[in-house]
Amino acid sequence: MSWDPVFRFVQQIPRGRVLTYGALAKALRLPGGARSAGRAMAATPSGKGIPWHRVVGERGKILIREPYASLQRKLLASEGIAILESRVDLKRHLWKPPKKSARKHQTPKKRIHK
DNA sequence: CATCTGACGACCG
DNA sequence: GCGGTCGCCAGAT
Repeated sequence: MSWDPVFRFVQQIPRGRVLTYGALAKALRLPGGARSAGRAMAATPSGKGIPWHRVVGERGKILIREPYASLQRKLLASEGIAILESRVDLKRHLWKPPKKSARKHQTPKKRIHK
């Protein structure tokens, strides 16, 4: 399984925003759902600038186990993302992907009349 | 080939 | 809100 599309997608999450595994799976239509998103993140190559820490569980919960959980909290905090009651404040930081953000160049679609 | 194991999430008690 | 079960599915044992 190639998780490349997932990595590219995650890479587009803006600084200071987060996404849930479920939303990620849904946006990319991953077979297997959220759990697939989780597997993809588990396979995240390090050193490629992929902001894996911006992916959290439903309702903002950090699901990865220690010692990475601490790192994730730290990284999130460094982006100004608040963590309340051990979970990210989704109300404030949830990112809503355009629909399919993995585009190389946006479709102009500037035709004003049809 | 049989089982177990998850960076999930919906459901239920 | 928390813990247990279940569906899901690719890898590891």
